[in-house]
Amino acid sequence: MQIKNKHQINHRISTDCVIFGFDFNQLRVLLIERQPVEGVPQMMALPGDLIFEEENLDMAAGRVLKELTGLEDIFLEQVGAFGDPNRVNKPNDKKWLQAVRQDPDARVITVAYYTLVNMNDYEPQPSSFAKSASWILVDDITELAFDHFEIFQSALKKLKDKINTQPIGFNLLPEKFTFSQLHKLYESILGNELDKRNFRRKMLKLNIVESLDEKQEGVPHKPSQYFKFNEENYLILLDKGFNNFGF
Amino acid sequence: MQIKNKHQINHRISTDCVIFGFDFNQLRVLLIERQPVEGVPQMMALPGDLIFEEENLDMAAGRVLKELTGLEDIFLEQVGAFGDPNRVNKPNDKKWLQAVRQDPDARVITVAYYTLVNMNDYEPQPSSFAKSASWILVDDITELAFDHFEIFQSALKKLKDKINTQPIGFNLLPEKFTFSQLHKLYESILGNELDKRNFRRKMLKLNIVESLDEKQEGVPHKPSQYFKFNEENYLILLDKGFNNFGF
DNA sequence: TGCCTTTGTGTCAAAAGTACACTTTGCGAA
DNA sequence: TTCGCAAAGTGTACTTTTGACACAAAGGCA
Repeated sequence: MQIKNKHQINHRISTDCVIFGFDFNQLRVLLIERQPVEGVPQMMALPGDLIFEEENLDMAAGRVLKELTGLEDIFLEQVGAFGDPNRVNKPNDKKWLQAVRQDPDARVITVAYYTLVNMNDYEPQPSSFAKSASWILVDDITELAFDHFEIFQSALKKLKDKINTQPIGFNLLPEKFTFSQLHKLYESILGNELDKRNFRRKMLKLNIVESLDEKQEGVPHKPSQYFKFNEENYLILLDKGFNNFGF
Repeated sequence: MQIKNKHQINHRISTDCVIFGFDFNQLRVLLIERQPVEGVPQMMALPGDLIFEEENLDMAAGRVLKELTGLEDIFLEQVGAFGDPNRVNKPNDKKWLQAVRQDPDARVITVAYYTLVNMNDYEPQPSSFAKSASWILVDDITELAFDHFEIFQSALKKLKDKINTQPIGFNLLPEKFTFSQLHKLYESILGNELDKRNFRRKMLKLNIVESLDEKQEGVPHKPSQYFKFNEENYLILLDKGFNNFGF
């Protein structure tokens, strides 16, 4: 193929995933360490990979998620496309690409996705694109490789917006959970405190959680009732969302 | 450059724009007719173009918008990336690409944007990528080239969501406008009726419109007061948005 | 038995939402 | 000149939602 004019430029497409998890106390993101390269300080990055020829974008993101976590068929939502020509401008990122990629100067556009998973369902696996993976507290993420910090921030903002229009938690919590855990989850996504009684009242009105006949055991305080999501109502609400500017 | 493995596939990146306008009565989208090709029935499409090497994604979308409408420096928001390998599967789309593109089988990923413009500010220009352009009623759009219909639907959904969290109208209406026009605008975006008195009350409480000392003239009914946006408050609200699930 | 920790619950006042109908203004036609 | 038409503009009563706030109950442990 011949490059005839400036329209005819080709690009690589990659996908990066912001995988959120919840440890019952704080929100975390699954980050990887890139393959080590001599002379390049280690830096954390979002898991991601170039997409294959026969894949669509969603499939590529699903593959990255599966390879890293083993999880399949779960909620994955697009954050957007990121693709500055100067996306790779940190010297260490350049060095890393030169060591690892065959065509280190090729322009790359990445399509980012985010997802919410239950941290306890599996152990992160090292994979073809990651030396190791670990759950990092959202509040501790200050710098990432390439433009991944910007992507992470967009994903977090999307998650915060989502909480106002859709139920959240189904994928982040185990099957049975306590109201405090749900409460904590909302607080850690939003980053501020929520009144306990008001939270409970609002949540119950949504009709998506229901009480089980089971209590916590062995805790040195009043044991909490367990709850589960009512999947049917949850899905209905996911679908129609809840408006409230209110027209 | 050599293609060594399936990761190394290159793609074309294009951008497509969903340009919304408002004719004081209904919502419209600026669509183009593709360059005519012998044997391919005309079909409308979103304006768009392949991106240039030195451009980032936002710049490319801005360029398409400017070339078509002359408008610059206005709100453009990303809808997302679309890129099925089978994106181009209608026979007429294939024929068209074969006639027009040098490499008609190259896989194309498109990054879509939407924007809101005041229809009266300019005349759409034919341009390098469009034989002609015209404003089509949102309700009349039933079929578009490639996957543009899907893109259009995503953009419209984004616009509807936006209306619940941010003020809308600044770019869609002229500098002075009547309350009914604003009201109609909201109704045509949302696709349903809104109570006149309640709409006015809510809108006024936002504090983003203010009454001018000027009335409509020459209308065969009670003349309407003109209003304008209070740009300062509008921008503040744009920035912080309004939540209302209410945590 | 007393202490510590977390759960779980109710009320009241303020704000917001919803539903609803009649008067006003200006033009134009009879 | 007056009558009719069409759209503008305005208020109220009722219901629902929000937001602020404090204390008793349960269970482990020392």
